[in-house]
Amino acid sequence: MSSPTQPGRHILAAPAWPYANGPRHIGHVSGFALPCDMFSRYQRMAGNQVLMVSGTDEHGTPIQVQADAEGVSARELADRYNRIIAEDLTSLGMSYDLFTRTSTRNHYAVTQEIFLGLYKNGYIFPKTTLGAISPSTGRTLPDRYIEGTCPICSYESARGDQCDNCGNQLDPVDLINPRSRINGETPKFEEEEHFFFDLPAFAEALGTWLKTKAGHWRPNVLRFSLNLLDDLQPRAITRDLDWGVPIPLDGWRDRPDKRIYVWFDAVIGYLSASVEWAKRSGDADAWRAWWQSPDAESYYFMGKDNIVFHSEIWPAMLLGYSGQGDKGGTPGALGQLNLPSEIVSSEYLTMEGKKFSSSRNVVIYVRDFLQRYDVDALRYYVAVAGPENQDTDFTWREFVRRNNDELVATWGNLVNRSVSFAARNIGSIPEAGELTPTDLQLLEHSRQAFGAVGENLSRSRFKLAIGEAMRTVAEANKYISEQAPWKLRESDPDRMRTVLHTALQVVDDAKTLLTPFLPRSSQQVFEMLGGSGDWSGMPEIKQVDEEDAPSYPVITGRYDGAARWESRPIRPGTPLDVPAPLFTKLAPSVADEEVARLESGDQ
RNA sequence: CGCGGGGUGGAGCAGUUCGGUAGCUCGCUGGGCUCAUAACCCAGAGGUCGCAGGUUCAAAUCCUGCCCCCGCUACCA
Repeated sequence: MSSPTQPGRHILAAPAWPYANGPRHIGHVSGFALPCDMFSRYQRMAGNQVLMVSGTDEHGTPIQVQADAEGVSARELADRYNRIIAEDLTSLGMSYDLFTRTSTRNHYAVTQEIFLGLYKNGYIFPKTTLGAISPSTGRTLPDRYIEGTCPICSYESARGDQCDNCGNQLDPVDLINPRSRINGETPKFEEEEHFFFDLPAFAEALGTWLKTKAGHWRPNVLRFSLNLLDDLQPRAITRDLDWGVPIPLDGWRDRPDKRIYVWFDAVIGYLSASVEWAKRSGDADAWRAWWQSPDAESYYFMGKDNIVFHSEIWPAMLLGYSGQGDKGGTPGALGQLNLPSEIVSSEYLTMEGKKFSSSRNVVIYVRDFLQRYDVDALRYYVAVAGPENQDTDFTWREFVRRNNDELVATWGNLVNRSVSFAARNIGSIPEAGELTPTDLQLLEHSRQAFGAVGENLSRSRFKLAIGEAMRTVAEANKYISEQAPWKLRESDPDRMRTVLHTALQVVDDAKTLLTPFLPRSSQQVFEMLGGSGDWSGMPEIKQVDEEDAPSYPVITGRYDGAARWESRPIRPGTPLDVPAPLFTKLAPSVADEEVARLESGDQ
């Protein structure tokens, strides 16, 4: 598909939007953020045109409730956590082209445009429903904030949407003695007019589309999604709330008490952020190459609880806006929009055997983690032991072990032993003499690894990918031990130079293979072997403005560094210094200290 | 209740589509090496593949039933 005039495929990398109600912990980022960054860094190195956009999801009742509890406005709360989350993600090295937020004017405009397009095509309709209202605030009280006695089994703490005891689906109106979980007051049930999204009108189109994905998507995502098609219901897309995107219809636009439901506007973020990125890049139409070109691709990364929004609801919205549901229609002003190419969902990370929970201190926040440990140590752990196909447990003991026995001992040590030996005995990258079959075989395996690791990365099979890369590293360690260049110093200096040249070539290859996973240390190895400038770029936070609106921070960056997905010949004669270690070995006591910290609640 | 995912040597995982001597990374034990952050290399021990039935010459893999964990559903990805 790529040609000299067409530099690579257009790939949209879309990691889920973190909800702006607190700092990120490592469970969050192991699901949506880091896998997407590894995928994106690889795709850029492979010569593709990657657009990676996301932002904080800031609307909805939970933000409002938390703001009320803290005595601040919803916007103040969102501002605070938007900045904190942006800092968390930047320090992880997340290579966003743009990380923005849902409270921008641009996002409001794009959300309203999608709403209108769906409305005009007949996929949004008004309906009167009986809704629960909090008497003290006048706002919608979502089902999950209501509890009462179950009318079926008499369980006293049944939730508005379901009884945890007997498992039956409930309607909050049916609860006996309903009360608000927020402040205990009795909700009022009132007739309210709301807009609904006609999800059933897309059952057929979604089914046709999903069936084309068989064999490509992870089976858990596909099976789950196909199954949902049997029971699609119209879904409310407005709420009684003042914090959110206004409804763009006459008679509704100026109402202070009606807003678009947060789930509807949040998924539109992928599109609005692409539009914002294009505006900031100077070409307002630049986003279209990723959303409208028939051969553009899009990959969405999220935790398993979010599958339904990405495999069902967002595709239905895109179909409806493009005029492709049961009711037909015409594309809206933005034009026809592409459906996702792939939904990559990860399972959950648990912490020392328990579910992450900030209130119970079962948590380690990204910023605290990175204050004490290397970002690449975390990225390595997530790649090699993350919840890719099943729930996995993060334990401090395992983290220390993976860091010491794998990252430090295998990769860090290969770099250290080869570069320092060459630096001490030669002072520069040596020329190779005649290569033996052993040398040639090692170099050939290293070159072949680019195919295997790249193939696995492009399919989001991170464990296999990093395992394959580390195999190359282990092979190089074995090669050095067998060739024993330290024995050749006196007896055969020419052979020693050839061995070191070969080893350093594989070190250079391995640093390229590991770049998507470990960009920080790969940059360091790049410089160790004589490189200068950016290898694989890092993100930064910039303050930006919108017309007539407050400025806000975004993550952006230049990721057009020297890194390419290929083996490149090292340059003999390049001066070498004895390097500082790439990674830090952790004392075994670290695991005990961290567990003690968890138990004491002192982060 | 339902739908989906998972349960494989001490730890973490792959293998299950299309049945055929149970594999990887690490730990452990023993040996070797010494360039390297006591790192590196070699060898070995260790598993009736959640449980119970069934099909088959043969089952981790297919069928039936059951148990446990997780998500959909909580401050939560």
